[in-house]
Amino acid sequence: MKKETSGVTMKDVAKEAGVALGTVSRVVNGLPVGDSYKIRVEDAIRKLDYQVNSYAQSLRTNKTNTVVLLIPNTKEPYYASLTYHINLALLKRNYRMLLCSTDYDSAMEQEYISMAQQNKVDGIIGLTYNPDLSVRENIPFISIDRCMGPGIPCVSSDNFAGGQLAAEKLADLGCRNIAFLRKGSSIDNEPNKRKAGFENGCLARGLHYEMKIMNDDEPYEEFEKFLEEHMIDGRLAFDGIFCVTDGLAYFILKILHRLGLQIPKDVQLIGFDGIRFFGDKEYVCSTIVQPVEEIARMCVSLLLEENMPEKPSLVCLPVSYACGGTTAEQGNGNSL
Amino acid sequence: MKKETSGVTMKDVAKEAGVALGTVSRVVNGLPVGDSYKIRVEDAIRKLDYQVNSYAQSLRTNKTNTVVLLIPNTKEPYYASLTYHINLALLKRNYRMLLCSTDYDSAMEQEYISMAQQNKVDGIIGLTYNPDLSVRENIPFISIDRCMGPGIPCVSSDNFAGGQLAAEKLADLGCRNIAFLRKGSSIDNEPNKRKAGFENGCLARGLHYEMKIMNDDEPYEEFEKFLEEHMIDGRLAFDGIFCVTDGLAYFILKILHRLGLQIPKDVQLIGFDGIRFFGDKEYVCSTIVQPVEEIARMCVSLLLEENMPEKPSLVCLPVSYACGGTTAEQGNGNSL
DNA sequence: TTGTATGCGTTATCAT
DNA sequence: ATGATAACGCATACAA
Repeated sequence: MKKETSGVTMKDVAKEAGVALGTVSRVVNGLPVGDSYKIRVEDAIRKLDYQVNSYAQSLRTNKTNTVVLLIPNTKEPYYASLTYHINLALLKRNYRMLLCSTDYDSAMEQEYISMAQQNKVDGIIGLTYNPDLSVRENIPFISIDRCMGPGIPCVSSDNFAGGQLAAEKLADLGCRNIAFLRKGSSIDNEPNKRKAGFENGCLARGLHYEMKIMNDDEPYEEFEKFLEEHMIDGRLAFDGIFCVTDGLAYFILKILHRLGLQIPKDVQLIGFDGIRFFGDKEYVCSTIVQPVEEIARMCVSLLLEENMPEKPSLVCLPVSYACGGTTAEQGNGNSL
Repeated sequence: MKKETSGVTMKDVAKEAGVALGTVSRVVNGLPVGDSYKIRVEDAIRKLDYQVNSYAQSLRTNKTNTVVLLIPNTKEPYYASLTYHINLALLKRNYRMLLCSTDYDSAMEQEYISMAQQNKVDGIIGLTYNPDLSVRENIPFISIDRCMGPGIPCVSSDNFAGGQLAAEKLADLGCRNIAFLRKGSSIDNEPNKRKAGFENGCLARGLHYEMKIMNDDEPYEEFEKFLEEHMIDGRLAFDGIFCVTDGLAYFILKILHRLGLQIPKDVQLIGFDGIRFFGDKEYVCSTIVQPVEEIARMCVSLLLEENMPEKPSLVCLPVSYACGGTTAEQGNGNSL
């Protein structure tokens, strides 16, 4: 019993094994060491239950094995899932992950970036909204869903293709007149390309469409009004709706039910994200599925892979369509 | 430009300000320093954009300002919410949080605890399932939802009272014959007290009840069979159902719909947890709400508060009932 | 009040 | 191949 806490250091191990400090270090780091020495050191380590002090190690090597994740929160399903998969990918590589929930607060985003720099973490993965974030050159940064400028790779789904796919699916399912409903940040991020993709898809298929674009600070009630205004004789003017997120689709679904409409008989609905409640069960609605796990892994690879020929500025991962009962199909018939 | 990275240290600041190293340290730590010195140091800090190296600091002081959160994942809503609130509470106190998703894996739980010890974090908050976790005496540990033995405070909702409340509510709402549906870990944790509370409530109100208890590894389909077996002439033998979690309730709800039953007209349903999809909107179902934010704050307080007279062994926080449309009430009428 | 010097536990650079 | 020793950046006990 040396000190109060388990303060057993390399020095103690060296003494116990009767070798020099450097030898212990070499054993710990897997550097070449004579067999007899190696065994003695390993025995001593076991006997004393020695563990390296990662703070001393980081101080010395300037390598922290730590990555910061900047994310608005872990409550909304998409963020929660991203957090989960990034965390797992990092832990698998023996990296620790500092979680920083920013709550969409620009000041917090900046503050945590400074904190990350101060902690000299090995890198940052961030899904942020602050348009003019100051991030140092010397610390690797991977951005999710938003291009932040040169030197900062952005990883996201192929949102444009997703929007297009949604339009095409609705067309294939027999829709002729579609509404696009969007609510979100007005910042210039990747998800905002869903709209352009959607329009492109409609044009290609000769679909008529109407759009209702709302910002995050505007009330949801506007959508209800919009839909009510398009009701004629108890029927909706649209036979298809594309919502920019599953969260919005979930909300719209309730409105449609209140209006007495049958889903997917009267109106078909497609969301975006691929959210499934309570584990990997059914989808909330028919949806364009984001490859969350692949996004997570790509972020980690981009951040940690040494021999990357050239960091790409934007990596888009393929999305897919999944039936969740709000489109007419051989699906599970879950019409919520 | 001294080095490659932004390697500006206290020594640089001291030189720039023309003072001694110790003086800079004292300024940084808010210790008494002569005004003229203080100003010069602060100017130098600003000019050089100095930031303390938290690794050197931790090495020196044996204080890391870091807490580890051990949680199965961040995908399931209850865990996601806990993670969010704990993270915020920690960040607010200027603590960093290392997230460790364990995926219910006992080996991982133990591994991350060892990692935490190695990293000499200031404490651990853990929601774990490994029945015989080895956690050192010297590192503070707060357990969520499970009592882990002496010296380790456990924080949870008042699950017993919650079960009781569910039974009483159903009784008040006119139910006479209730089913209790449970699926979960067979480990001896706090949420398992919901059953005892429920039985107690039924007894007190003279309610007849039947229970279907399933373990986590058993298939969900058993519930469907159970309910089908209790259908007579298109009517369910029960007029009320208490599900041990909202997740289960969500699943049961779909079965009930498939069986052609109307909720809450034919059967009333109460879940447990207080889950709300997509931000703070409506509840998934009528439910016993866990005070997640309070649980999170309590964990952090218990872990960090210095002057705690005596660490309690179990802290139960009060739950509440909320209508989510699956019980007959003045609620919002959201019957899914 | 301020400066000086030592050590926290490691890794890395020397000799041996 | 191994042992001694000097940093890494900071806090602090002690001297001034």
